[in-house]
Amino acid sequence: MVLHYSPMSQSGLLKVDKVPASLRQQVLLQMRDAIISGHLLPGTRLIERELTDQMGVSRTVVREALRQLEAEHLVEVIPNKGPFVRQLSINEAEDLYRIRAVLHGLAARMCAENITKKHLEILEDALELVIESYSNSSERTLKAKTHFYNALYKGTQSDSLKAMLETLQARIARWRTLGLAHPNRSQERSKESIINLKIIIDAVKRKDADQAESVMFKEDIQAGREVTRLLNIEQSDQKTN
Amino acid sequence: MVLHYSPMSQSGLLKVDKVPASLRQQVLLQMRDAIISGHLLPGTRLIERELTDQMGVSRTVVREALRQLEAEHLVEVIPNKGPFVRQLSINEAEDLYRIRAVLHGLAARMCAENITKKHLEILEDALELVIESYSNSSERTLKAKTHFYNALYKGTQSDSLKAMLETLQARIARWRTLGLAHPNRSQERSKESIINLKIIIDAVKRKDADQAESVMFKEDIQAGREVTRLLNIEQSDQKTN
DNA sequence: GGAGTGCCTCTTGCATACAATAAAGTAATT
DNA sequence: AATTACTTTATTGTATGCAAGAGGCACTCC
Repeated sequence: MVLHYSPMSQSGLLKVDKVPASLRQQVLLQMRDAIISGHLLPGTRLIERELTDQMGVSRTVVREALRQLEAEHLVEVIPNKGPFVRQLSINEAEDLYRIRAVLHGLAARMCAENITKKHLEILEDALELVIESYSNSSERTLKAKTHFYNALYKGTQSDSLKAMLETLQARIARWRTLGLAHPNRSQERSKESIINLKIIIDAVKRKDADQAESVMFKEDIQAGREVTRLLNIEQSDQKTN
Repeated sequence: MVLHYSPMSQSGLLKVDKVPASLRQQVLLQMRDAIISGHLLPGTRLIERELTDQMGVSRTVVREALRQLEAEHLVEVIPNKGPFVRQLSINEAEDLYRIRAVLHGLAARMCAENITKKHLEILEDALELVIESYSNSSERTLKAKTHFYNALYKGTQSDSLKAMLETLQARIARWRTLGLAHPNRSQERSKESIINLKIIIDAVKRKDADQAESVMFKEDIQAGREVTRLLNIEQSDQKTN
């Protein structure tokens, strides 16, 4: 199970299997994924013993992963009580969408400034996938959009911004699925969204940083509005039940 | 050392001392502080054994704190080698200052929208302290400005934004001290900075969100420029040595 | 019957012990 | 003298063990 980087691999030949990440890393990824994907629902209590049994690792490893997820705001640890999958209020969702809007605006701007030919192509391909996905399941749309955003982040050439946006997206992942899968989702939004993304890419291509930023910002604000609209419907539905 | 909340304390009598934070929390705070304040310089290797000895706690506690600091991007952990205080490139500094600019812009806007009378007063007092501090040491200025920013964050009424900005500030703390303490620091910047902050508060008071945001943004961009200017001087100085 | 009290169990908080890796030094061979 | 293989040591990665806190349950006492 132990792998080494071959010292002769400068040529790219003789590449070795990726070294398996440390247990901690694997556990971290797995748990983060379980939260993002909704396999672990918000509010769920995370009992260390159960996690260790399930994953076959020691408590140490699990606990360290939990600390990291806590710092990412994906889990909340109540002293002497333990960790829970973090549950967010509507207010928090609104705030996070606003934050995402300004950061995405900056990302679009930096893309326009810095993007390379190669990354632009990837971004354009990603847009195609998004457009296709809209006629498919909302799950596919979510994936395609995520892929598009990631391409955008890469294009900024800023690891800091990329990392920040990734953790931010993780935090609002549950709402993003809601926004795309909700039965009351507005059809208008979908069309609008695609148009916006097209404009953004066009602006990036023309190196029009101002437009890229402002349209990306607007797109996100509208996405946020849509989600809060749906959340409010949810809530009033629950009251009438 | 074990404390209980008295069941008879409805009256507020018999209040009990605040329970001391968990060891982990204490260690986390202490280490974060050591990094932010520069007591632990960037690039320093953090050997777990040394940390445990120094703080008189077990490795478990130290390691969990390190994981959290890793998630905050304050330390970098090299697999099988261990943690180091993260060292940032000039490019990264520029990116982080741009990110801070848009987030501070949003913060100023949200302050204008949401601030309460009480918080506004705190903010105004904080500005006074900043103005006074400029005739004092750069250390005091840093503290006063940090205090001002914290008041701003409180005023937004958004815990998410507040938390994000606080960790961001921690990341650039080293450069902030540089920006304020550098012998080549421009005098103009100091004056400009104060003027900007005054305008921002005024805008917040008038609930002029647009102006609050744009001036705050501009202020931060200029602060960023100043720091990168100084960093470049540093670098060319080192080359000529 | 109900409020309170003590006990019991489950879980976390913290510490220690053991295994694996990396790096540096050392000796042996050419 | 240089290179290689081996040994040693310092440090991280992982597992386990022990103590302390929280919550539930039954029992007691009124």
